[in-house]
Amino acid sequence: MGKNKNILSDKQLSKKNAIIKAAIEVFSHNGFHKAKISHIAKLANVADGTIYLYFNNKENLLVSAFDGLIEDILIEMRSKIALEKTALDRFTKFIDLHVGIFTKQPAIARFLAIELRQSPDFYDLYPSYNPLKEYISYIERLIIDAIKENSIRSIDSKALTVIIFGTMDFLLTEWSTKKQSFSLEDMKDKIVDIIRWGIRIK
Amino acid sequence: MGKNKNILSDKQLSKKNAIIKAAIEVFSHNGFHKAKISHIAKLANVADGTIYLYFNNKENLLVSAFDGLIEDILIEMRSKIALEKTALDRFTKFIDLHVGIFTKQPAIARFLAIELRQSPDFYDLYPSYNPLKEYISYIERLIIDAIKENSIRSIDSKALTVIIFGTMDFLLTEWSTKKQSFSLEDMKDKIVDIIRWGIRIK
Amino acid sequence: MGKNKNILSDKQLSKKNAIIKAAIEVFSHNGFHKAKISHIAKLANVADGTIYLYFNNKENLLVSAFDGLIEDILIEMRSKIALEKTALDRFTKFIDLHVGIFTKQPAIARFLAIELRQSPDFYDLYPSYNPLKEYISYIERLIIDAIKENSIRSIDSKALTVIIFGTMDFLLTEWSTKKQSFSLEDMKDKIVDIIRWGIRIK
Amino acid sequence: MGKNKNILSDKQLSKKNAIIKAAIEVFSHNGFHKAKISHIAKLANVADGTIYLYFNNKENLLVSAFDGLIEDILIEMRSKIALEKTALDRFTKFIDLHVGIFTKQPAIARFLAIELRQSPDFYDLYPSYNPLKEYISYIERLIIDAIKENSIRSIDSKALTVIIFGTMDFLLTEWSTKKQSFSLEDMKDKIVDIIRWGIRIK
DNA sequence: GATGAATGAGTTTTCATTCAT
DNA sequence: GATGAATGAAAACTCATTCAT
Repeated sequence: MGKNKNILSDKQLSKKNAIIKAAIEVFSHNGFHKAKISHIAKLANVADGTIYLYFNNKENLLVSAFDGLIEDILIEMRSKIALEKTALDRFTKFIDLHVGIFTKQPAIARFLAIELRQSPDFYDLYPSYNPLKEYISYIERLIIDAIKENSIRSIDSKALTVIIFGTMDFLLTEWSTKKQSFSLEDMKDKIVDIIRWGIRIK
Repeated sequence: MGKNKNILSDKQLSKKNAIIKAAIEVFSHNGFHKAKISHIAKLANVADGTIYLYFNNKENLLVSAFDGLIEDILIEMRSKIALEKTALDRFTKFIDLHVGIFTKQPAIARFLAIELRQSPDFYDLYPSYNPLKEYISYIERLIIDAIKENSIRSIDSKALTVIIFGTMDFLLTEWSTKKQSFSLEDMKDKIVDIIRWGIRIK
Repeated sequence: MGKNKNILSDKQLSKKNAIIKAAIEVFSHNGFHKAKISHIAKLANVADGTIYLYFNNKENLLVSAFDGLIEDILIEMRSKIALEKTALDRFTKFIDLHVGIFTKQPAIARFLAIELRQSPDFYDLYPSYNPLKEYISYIERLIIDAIKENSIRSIDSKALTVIIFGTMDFLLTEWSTKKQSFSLEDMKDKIVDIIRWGIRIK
Repeated sequence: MGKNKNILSDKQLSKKNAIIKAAIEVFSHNGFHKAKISHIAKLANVADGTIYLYFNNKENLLVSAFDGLIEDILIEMRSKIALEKTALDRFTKFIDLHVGIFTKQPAIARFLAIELRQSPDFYDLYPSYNPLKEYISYIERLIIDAIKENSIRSIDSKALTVIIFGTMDFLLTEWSTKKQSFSLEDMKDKIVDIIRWGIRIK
């Protein structure tokens, strides 16, 4: 929103969105390298060349699709999480939402968990930027708040962020690649329990 | 494991190993798609065509390289872990070794954390096989043992496996992509503390 | 010359001229193949599509631009040359004007000397027409007159035309490509001297 | 000859030459931009990709073809011209050879006169190098020698070079584009006469 | 078995041209 | 007439794979 230098008409915007939607679909199913621009174009009901009116190249289309996705997800999360009173509740809510979103949209889960990393030099191209940064730093802020609020003990926020994001990411990957063969909700609850109470005998 | 149909002479075996070694090197540095067979061949000091005497295709070379790697790592781990007496010690040792191995060989860390996933349809082609499966199931067995031994509480072993592997995987990815800018050892200790004791106020 | 089938209003004519002017500019700087219609349109302050209301295609635009240019140049030359009394003076004046025009407008020199030839099949498409024909035949007529007037000896007019045009053309090309590094005027005087007196020892 | 870093086998050399020959043929008939690599490959009886084993890209193929051509022509010229005793004879011989070579190989004449200039940024890419330089400086040296030998009067050698090369170049262009409709030999004699004696009445 | 020259399928991207508004 | 968004044909180039030597 407001990222484009040129103002786009409603019609153009919807065309751009159609392309992004198609791109996520195709990237999710085929991965970056096997995804063909012509396939995305067909799915979006536009000509191949039209894609290049809105995006500089294939790589840029992937990044744009990703950016829009993360932004949308964060907007949705922020508004829902804001309703929670305590930091711990917000943190718990975040995990619920994270799981919920991807349960409803497995293609997006797959896209974020796997295909995104297939972009050439994804990490090399964005060494400091790291496109997931915003999402990750959002997690860290929730953790810091919860510590301040004294609802979780004073642990290293970065360490917990790594645990939360890494666990979620891999959980999603497993669930995606195993064709949703297990209950994401169940698994989530068990994981939250472990992170909450630890593994030690009381 | 009877993987090779034909018995290979020592000379051939060393040639095959040279290719695998070169493949890991090149895949690690360039990723699957940007890695060139000719580059691997040059590094292994063989002709391009020779690679096809030992491997069916590029994909197969990746998988073979990966298999060999995981196997080597597990062999090393098993022998060292066997010396530990309790399951909990073995589990702790595993995490130490996991971090230690990748600290010493960042290229391999990068290979496993990132490049491996760039294989086209990696997960689709090997849905049941899942190349990480052996490694992951090794973790799960360690956990089950520790529970039996009553040194950790009776939690869902799959859930903890997801936490352990996911956290480790993401930690590695971050460390690799951020050019080893933070201490892996330090972070590991903090993470282990959280997983051991949980995040709740005592 | 009745080139345009439809009568154009003044407004349209100025629009057409603006396009031609922009076309010469862009063709001169980028050459035929690298010149973009959209660039010409922007420079002429019209929409891309508008160009196709006045010209059939890119090739046609080049030819039209060229035609206009040659016509303008010849009109200017004729009026100035008409003031000279003898054929030899007219001939000398022509060479002066030729050099003068391109000295003042190097982009046009470049256009005529180099870019014009980059049109696909320029010579195949217009075998008899030869777009330079008018300009060249003007030279030849000046020569024939000078011979009749007995101010130059009775030589083959076509041969001298080839010498004059070829020498001028190459001189221009050299001067254009060498970024005007030498004095066109100086060189012209030396060339005229040689053509006038020959190379033989007296 | 000896330009390539890697030594090529006879077989490879003949393949490379076949490609160059085909390239000159195709470039001559279609011009640089309309010439298709696939067409050149077909004519040379090799696969498209094979061309890229010997040349970096299309532009490079054009330049290589050109270089080889000029070199071959100069070698032939030098050996034949060396037999002439006086500088003036050598100079005259040069013009004879120049015309003779292109009379026998019109495609090459066309290539050098027209298509060569269609390479993108031909002059911009080789501002100082100017690939025709060697040929042109050869002409200039012949002229300087003739002046020293006192067989032509002491004129500006650069100016005469421009006249000779420019005239020859345009003569060739005319002859090529007009499908050899006039006698090159005849025209040459007339031109030489004019340059020798000048245009003035004795 | 080993070689590496040769192959040719495959895909992004450009941009002249069109046509609905 | 004018616009400019949309079109889609076209082609250079790469590189995994093959196979004659």
